[in-house]
Amino acid sequence: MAQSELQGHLDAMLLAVLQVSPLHGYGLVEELRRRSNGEFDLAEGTIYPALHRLETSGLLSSRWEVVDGRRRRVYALSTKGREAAGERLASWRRFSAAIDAVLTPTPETGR
Amino acid sequence: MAQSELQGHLDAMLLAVLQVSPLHGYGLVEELRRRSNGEFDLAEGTIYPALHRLETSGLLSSRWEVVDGRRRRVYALSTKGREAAGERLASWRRFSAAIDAVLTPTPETGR
DNA sequence: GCTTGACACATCGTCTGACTAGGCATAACT
DNA sequence: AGTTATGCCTAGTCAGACGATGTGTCAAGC
Repeated sequence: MAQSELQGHLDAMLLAVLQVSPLHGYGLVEELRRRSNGEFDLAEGTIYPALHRLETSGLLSSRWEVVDGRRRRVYALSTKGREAAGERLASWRRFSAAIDAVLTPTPETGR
Repeated sequence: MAQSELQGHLDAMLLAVLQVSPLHGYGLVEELRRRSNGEFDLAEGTIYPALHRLETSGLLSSRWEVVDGRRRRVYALSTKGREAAGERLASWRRFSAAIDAVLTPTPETGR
């Protein structure tokens, strides 16, 4: 599957989900699938690099947990990440409004 | 400037603008800027390859025009392009609704 | 005891596509 | 003559999503 166009907005979504509570990678995949009603079913090769990226840039911090002999890396927003989450949301709103404006011809202004 | 995240939706926008009437590359850049209230100010290295791509895949057709000694390549939607425009719009609606759903935590539905 | 499938993480390589940075040419204004 | 606006083009770079693949644990079924 995969529609290959999360494009740049994956970070915003990860930050948004983690705003509620810390979560591990696999859990994030499931939560994104749930919230998007199945639209986003991320491959693992998508999610883990994204999380590493966000941690490297200081927006997330992680710690290992062990549950039933299985290890998990649980990610949480840093202070910087909390700010970034807000910015990314605003950025998405602006972006999507602009696309909507282009796709929906404005009737006014002559013609 | 460029915010580097048109990401996959440029085709949809080009097709949408051309749905109104045929236009040339430079005109498309201006029209996108106008409709998006300045949000999208595309570089030429973005627009022309995109147009070539769309023409190669049969969604657009083009012809040369000469206005005041300046040549323009005017693009128009093909039949296939008209269908594609509808599909891309639907696809955008689905995509943006899904992102919105993820970014805006749904209170209901368990948990 | 072995296999299968869900859970859980990781990395490498590929491909797409936006963008940078150049180049070319004409017309109008200064 | 230089600059600005119009107009097109291509080669190269880079980010990022994705497929494939590998590791390991645990529970259930054969």
